[in-house]
Amino acid sequence: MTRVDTDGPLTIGALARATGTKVETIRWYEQAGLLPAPPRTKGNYRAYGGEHLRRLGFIRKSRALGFTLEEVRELLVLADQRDRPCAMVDRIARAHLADVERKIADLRVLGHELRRVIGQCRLGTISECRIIEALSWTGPVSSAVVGEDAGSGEV
Amino acid sequence: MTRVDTDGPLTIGALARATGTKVETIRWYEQAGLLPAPPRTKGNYRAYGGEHLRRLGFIRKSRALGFTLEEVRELLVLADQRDRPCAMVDRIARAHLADVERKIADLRVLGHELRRVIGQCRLGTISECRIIEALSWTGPVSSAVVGEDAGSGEV
DNA sequence: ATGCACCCTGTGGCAACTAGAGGGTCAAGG
DNA sequence: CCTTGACCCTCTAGTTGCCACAGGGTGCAT
Repeated sequence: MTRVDTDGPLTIGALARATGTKVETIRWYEQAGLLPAPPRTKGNYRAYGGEHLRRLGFIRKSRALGFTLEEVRELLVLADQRDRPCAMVDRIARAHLADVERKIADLRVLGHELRRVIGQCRLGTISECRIIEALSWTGPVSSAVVGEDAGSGEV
Repeated sequence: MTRVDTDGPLTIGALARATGTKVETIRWYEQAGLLPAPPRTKGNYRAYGGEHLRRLGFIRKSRALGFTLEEVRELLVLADQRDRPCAMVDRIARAHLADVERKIADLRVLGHELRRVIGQCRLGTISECRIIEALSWTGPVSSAVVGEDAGSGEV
């Protein structure tokens, strides 16, 4: 499908430029087991091929879509099993979408709360400041605001 | 205005329960300079008073509204200068709101992209999977998707 | 031969905590 | 008096996803 191998081996810097990744990040992906360790030149430089370019591209695009590295790892494993059903891929993507939507909802609540608080500021002195007042102590923080770890009151 | 000091000193655990914070988190706030180090009992236990309770409450509420610790630090300093204008407080809150709104926008773009990608999945085998395909290499990752570090192409 | 850009490994740092090891303290019960 | 168990102490390391050195080695051009 894709012919990139014609370029010959890439140094880590060239790969970095080609994918818009920092060199350290590439090395870190290798260390984290996401990008396979490439062969080395006689001078011990990493020599990447088209396969690495594609794989790193996959990783970067997935990350840009907000998948965690753990999810990317799963997706990479799946992407290699080309003759198996892709229901699992669909599941991961949908779970991630749900996550994104939950975050949006949380941030919206936050935004409303902030706007409410800001709207009350009369720009007087701090002792009359409604923002400071709104932030002040009113009992255990209601988890309704954060949305994380909601529901359980156990300590 | 508020009378909480009547309860006498609190142990760190009691303070934790009262504010819905983990004990380790409280110690960490102290270490980070957000919560002043309280006096100790003869057995070297931290003994908190109403002032600490209020201050920790302020911190938790600010955090719940998504302020970073750095912002909380600024807000705390400001909250203590009760006779100065609160324009600065307003500025911090507005900046934070702008941040929240930017994050929402980014996540929305992400969500659209994900829905698009997911919508193409025919649940066949992975070799035909449109999700995997969509994630595959198409050149340097467009920063339009992420919204962070947009604009500059310098390396 | 010498400069410079690039590469190597290894370590430490960022936010904002969380979890654990390995101990000390305190109040109650037997 | 002694033990039990819940609590507290400090210190360290881990989490996620990288970024930024330090202190070297390599490759190529001049």
